[in-house]
Amino acid sequence: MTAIQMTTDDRLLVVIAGPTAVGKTALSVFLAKHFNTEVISADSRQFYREMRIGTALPAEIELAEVKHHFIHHLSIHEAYNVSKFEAEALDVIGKLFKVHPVVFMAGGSGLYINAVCHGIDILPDPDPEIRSRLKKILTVSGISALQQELDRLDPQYALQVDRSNHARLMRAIEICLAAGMPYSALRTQKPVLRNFRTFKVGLELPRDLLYQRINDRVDEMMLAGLYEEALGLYPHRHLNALNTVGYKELFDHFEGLTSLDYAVEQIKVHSRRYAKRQLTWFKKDPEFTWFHPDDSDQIISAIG
RNA sequence: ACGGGUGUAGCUCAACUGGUAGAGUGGCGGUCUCCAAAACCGUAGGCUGUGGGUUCGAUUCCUACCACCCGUG
Repeated sequence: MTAIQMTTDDRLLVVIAGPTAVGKTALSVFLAKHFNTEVISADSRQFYREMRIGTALPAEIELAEVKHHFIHHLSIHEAYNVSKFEAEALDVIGKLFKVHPVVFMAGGSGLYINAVCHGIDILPDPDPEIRSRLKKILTVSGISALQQELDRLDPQYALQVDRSNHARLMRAIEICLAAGMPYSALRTQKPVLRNFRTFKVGLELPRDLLYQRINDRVDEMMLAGLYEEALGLYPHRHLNALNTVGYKELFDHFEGLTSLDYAVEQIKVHSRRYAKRQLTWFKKDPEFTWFHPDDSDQIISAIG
């Protein structure tokens, strides 16, 4: 490839994002080969080494062709979160920029991508002890108890949260308790400047085609042995990592709650909805330039 | 072929003794600062199988036809 001056301004992180099954992996492998560089994965479920088939991991060949980071670097038993990913990814990206002017980051986890591109406020990590306490309050006294607690601890944030979302309420309360100050005092939401540029590639397909690909891929996963993989992970079904499309539906089947056909159908439905949520997230980000996943030539010239 | 049953939103089903149709689910749209493939919110869909009849009024009653299901042959 052409020689590029390695000044800070020339360092470019190319983000490849889009809904599940749109073709992020294939494209990022192709582009990484073309630019002779490596790929950072921003996929919160491909982190876990115990989950393979259900997370549509890049194929062996693809992994052999291009070096990937943050794939299978965790066990489902480990606690992980965005800020850890932010720190670790920035570290790896920094090292890669010493050798490569262009680095790719591919994945579908919008929050994780944002954290790498623009940072995330420094907040207390999730605290299992506080969480189980809050969960108990929710079960015993209902969501209004959480709402009142947040009203008391952080009246300002209490006005803007989604009050019917217990997960948000609990997180906010958790922060207040762990930090000893209101969440809103810590929540700057100020983008952090990075020492590299970013170019965000959004991949999109017509909805019916995307859904067809999702449905087909679920069938392929089943043929590839998703059932057996999920069965093996069934004893660990309560771990957060396994609160994942493709596994939880099969767990329901193992519990005798649903038929296998229904479980597979639900995997498809949930994957489609997930894809929609991803699209909603990425579409809102004006930094994205949208392409068809086959438009590699256009994408290459856009990267420059 | 005969007897019985069912036909209501894309799907599964509701609607007291007739007062002109609702839920769940899916679809569509959105929210999002740390368990995020998570969690949550909002919406649009129906000449109630078809044609007659009774009635002020029919998803509801009568009738014919059509479709499907079960049983007997």
